[in-house]
Amino acid sequence: MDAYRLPAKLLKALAHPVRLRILNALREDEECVCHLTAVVHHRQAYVSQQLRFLRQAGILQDRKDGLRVYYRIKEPRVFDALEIVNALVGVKNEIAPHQVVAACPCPKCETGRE
Amino acid sequence: MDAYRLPAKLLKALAHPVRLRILNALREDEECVCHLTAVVHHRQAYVSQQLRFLRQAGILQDRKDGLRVYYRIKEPRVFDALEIVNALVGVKNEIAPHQVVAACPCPKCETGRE
DNA sequence: AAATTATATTCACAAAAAGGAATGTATGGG
DNA sequence: CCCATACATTCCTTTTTGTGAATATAATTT
Repeated sequence: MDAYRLPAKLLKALAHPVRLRILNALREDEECVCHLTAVVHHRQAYVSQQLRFLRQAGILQDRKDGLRVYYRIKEPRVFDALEIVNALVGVKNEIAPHQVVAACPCPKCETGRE
Repeated sequence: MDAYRLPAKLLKALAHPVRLRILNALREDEECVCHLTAVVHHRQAYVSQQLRFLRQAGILQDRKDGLRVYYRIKEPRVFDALEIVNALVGVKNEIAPHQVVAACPCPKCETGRE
């Protein structure tokens, strides 16, 4: 009977400023935790918590490569939903093309600095 | 800087099973609180609370007519977002065409019973 | 004006989420 | 094997949300 429980759960996973920020950083490509930590300006442990939340909600997927863990969008359709929501509240999320972050030692940021 | 606060707030308003249920009951037309109360199987006071939540989030709009208050969707685009979310979690919300409810004394249900 | 009906609000408490701090784990390098 | 690095988890506290119960308000009828 309760066909509203699952969508509500997914929506709750999205209903958080930091998690939205993380998702936006993952729009175009996967990123390592290290990079996301630098981008959202929060402690690594905190970012890990939010990543787990998004992963458990089925929105993200992770991939291990050596020391680093790369997160990527598992369900790109969330962005379609988010765009509607953004339009509704009159917000425009610009898609930044992999912001190179000084505080991030990951390969992607390294090559960006060279 | 925080372009994520507003969308997060709207998403939070949607991230609740009962509120989703209410919204679905309002897909095609406005309904009185009395009717919504009967449809979602909750006490009237509780439904009023959720209605206020949705109204304050800018999703619903109300109209007073005598003793009754009719609620209607103010932002139909939420359904576009919700449909994507539903598809994502594999749920299909059937649109019931104004379910006539025995417990509801509103004009719309009255004429339905005649 | 009193009673009735439809809806809203307020209070109180339980439950859950948010967020901080400390610590654990795993991989890779010396 | 020890250490450093990248990430995850656990514990704890604060804040927010959920929900029930009681009560208030406002229009309508008698």
